[in-house]
Amino acid sequence: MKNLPHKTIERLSQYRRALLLCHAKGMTYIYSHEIAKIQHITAVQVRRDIMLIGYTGTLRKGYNVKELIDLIGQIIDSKEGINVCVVGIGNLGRAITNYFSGKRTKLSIVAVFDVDKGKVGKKYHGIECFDLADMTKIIKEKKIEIAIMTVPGEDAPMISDMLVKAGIIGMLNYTPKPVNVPKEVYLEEYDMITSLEKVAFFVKTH
Amino acid sequence: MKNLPHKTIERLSQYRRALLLCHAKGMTYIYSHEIAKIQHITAVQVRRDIMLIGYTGTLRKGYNVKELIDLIGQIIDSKEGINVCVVGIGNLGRAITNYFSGKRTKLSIVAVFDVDKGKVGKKYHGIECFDLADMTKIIKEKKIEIAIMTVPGEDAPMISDMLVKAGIIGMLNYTPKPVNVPKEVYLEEYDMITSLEKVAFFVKTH
DNA sequence: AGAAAAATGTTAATTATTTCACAATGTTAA
DNA sequence: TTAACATTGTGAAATAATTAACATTTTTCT
Repeated sequence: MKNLPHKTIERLSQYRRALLLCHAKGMTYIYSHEIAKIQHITAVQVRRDIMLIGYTGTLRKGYNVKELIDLIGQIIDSKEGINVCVVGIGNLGRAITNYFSGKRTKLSIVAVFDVDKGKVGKKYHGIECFDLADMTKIIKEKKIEIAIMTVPGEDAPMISDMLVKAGIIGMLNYTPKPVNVPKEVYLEEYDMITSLEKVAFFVKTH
Repeated sequence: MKNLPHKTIERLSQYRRALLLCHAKGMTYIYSHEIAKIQHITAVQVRRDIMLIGYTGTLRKGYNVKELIDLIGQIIDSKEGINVCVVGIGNLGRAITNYFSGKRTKLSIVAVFDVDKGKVGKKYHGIECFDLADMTKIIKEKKIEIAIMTVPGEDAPMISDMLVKAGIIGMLNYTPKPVNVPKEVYLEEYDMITSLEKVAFFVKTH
């Protein structure tokens, strides 16, 4: 159970998202091939992932939706809950803040930061915006462990350094500029241009 | 040259992004280990990717930045250029539109769509917003081949179907709801919650 | 000139991920 | 009751991606 493949973790998160919708619709059982269909993958892969987390379905009935949701939660959610901040409350920052609000109990956005004094003090989806200058203090006070960076690319390296010094242990970088963090900090970077270029490449090759 | 690995395509896009910055700074040559450092990968991987596209560096001098940028462009950009639209001009749609404007010559966002009549007719970063009801017509008129969906999750399946019927051949789905498209359409899905959950999981396991 | 150093290019090995193939077994229908 | 069917669970095979190892070459230094 301890050494789950990277890809399995990603998929578990996605399975849960899909399962929550199924649960909301009143489904109590689901087959591996139904999950597979939703996620555009194979049923074998779903079964294998579920096998890896030690859950067992019912033959000919599939998996109990509620039980599977709970088990995935036990695996991928941390017990205590994690506090998250968003740095840069432009369009992307607001999109993310909006998107998360009230979605997960174990991951909470507890602060947003910006340099713009016009934004400081305002609330975004119920979350207060603080001055970037106070970031270190607030991160410590609120015990924030993960930061989502949505600032302009040119500011990313400097802000990344500030975040690391403030004690962040995980970072999600949505700026177009890769940043360097010490190896103790888990970093995930995503660039929309790369995704679009990938789509543009692969539409032409089939 | 034709069967480049998926991952290599992604990295080439990222190398180009980094190389463009280096070029802007006046660098003419770059070593594989310098690119590797920026992208948080190994120098071997960089050299292998570059080998796969058939480029050859200069021993002890590294790669010519300008030449490499151009070659990557020849590989991953389509010759004629591709028109792209953004569907849903909320925070995320605006972030993407902003982000792209004037960045690439071969990929252009030529239209944005929304249901909100208050947005229709307005311009977002120079791109006109059209009524969702006219989407099919505009996609054909403007020869749009790729769509970026940034609508609320519940609208995603219906809009995805409309896009497919309108003749889209590539789709980037940023909604939290997976959609189904025929196999001729290349689909890429990305969910920020999955990324954040992944970070949350891996910060706890090292 | 010769040796040492620092790069690239590439084959081979390794590791990670996915898929195949099929045994096991509960369910349905005749 | 029995046969046909549909589904899970999983070892083994196949495929994909990364890394190691090293030959080669240019540059620099003595």
